Amino acid sequence: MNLSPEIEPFVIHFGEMGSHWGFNRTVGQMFALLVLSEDALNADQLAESLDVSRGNVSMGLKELLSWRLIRTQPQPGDRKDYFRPNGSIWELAMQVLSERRKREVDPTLSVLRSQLMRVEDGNNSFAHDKMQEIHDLLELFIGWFDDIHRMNPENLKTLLKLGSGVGKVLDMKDRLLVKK
Amino acid sequence: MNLSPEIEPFVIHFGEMGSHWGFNRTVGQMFALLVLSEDALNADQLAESLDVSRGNVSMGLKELLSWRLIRTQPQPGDRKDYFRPNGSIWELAMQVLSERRKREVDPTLSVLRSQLMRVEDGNNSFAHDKMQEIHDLLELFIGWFDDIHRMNPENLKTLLKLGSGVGKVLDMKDRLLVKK
DNA sequence: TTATAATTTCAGTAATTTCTGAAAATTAAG
DNA sequence: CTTAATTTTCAGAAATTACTGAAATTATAA
Repeated sequence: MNLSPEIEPFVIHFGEMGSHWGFNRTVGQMFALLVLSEDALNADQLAESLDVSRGNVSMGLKELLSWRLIRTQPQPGDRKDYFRPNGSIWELAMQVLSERRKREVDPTLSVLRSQLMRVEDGNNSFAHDKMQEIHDLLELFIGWFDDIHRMNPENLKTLLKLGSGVGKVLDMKDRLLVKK
Repeated sequence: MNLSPEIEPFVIHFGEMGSHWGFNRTVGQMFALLVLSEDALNADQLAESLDVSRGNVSMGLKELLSWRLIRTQPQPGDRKDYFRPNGSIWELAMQVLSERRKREVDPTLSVLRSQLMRVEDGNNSFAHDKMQEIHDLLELFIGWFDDIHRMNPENLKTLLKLGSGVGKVLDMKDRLLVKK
């Protein structure tokens, strides 16, 4: 690997973490490198910097594009494709979260739905009830996430900072409303 | 695999999803099966039901215990260890989230911190700024999560249901306070 | 067109992860 | 203690996933 000591540890770490976030080591490293690079990079530069094959980079780029985490940026006077992160750190984080939701939570919900449909199964079995509980929790979560996702970043950040403080605000609201 | 058709699809699915949640197929299936089982199960029952080796089950149990997702429950008149989920669906979900935070977010933060410390690196480089941004976002997230985590489930559920509605409540609060 | 540059594909190989099953260790009863 | 039941460990095998590099494809310029 051929990276400055300033960024190498993070790029390597992100490669290792990659699997947790749903992609492999190379894809994780590519993404980290692109995020930390001021200028857009082409496939050869990525392969050279990370010391992996050209083919591997090509597959990784496809993957990152399918996650909408990067986009191409044409460079005047160069026919190569150049790639950059597709938005701010905040937007990228949001994008990872919604992509994971789509790839992990949605399929689980769909399995649960079809199981809960099956009338034959004793509808009040313990297992049925548990699946219903998981189903309801996932739906609650998805509804919340969709909702949150539409908020503008500034309000959302404020909300994050508040943390459980919202609880207090909600209490206050109730008290104020009761008094009319 | 030797399971009732009522639960088999979910157990299989949860095994496949397992890797996304940080464990392997067998561990995922074991967990799903334990959650859907009214009675506690011993290692032999798990191996038999899921059609995997005894050794594999032993390793899986260790893993689930380390995640604090299951616990043993002594059965009178049987020296075997019996296992059950360690809490309600809600508690288990919370447990997965905080364990993942500990295993995934914390190490990333620690790498970022040590990189941001290094004074030699041009402190205002593009990469430095980006790492700072990621660092700050992760800290914000962790603070929020810790905070949220301490709330009681009922309030938390209310909050989830509200979704972006909190935004409106916050606005209202401001308006009410300004008016005094 | 034709030549050249750039990218993608994919069969084969390498690396990693998971799983088995028998042996070792542990626990508890007699 | 001794014995039997239970659990854990771990070397090797199996399964899965990732990677390479050369050939095929696509895109661009001359």
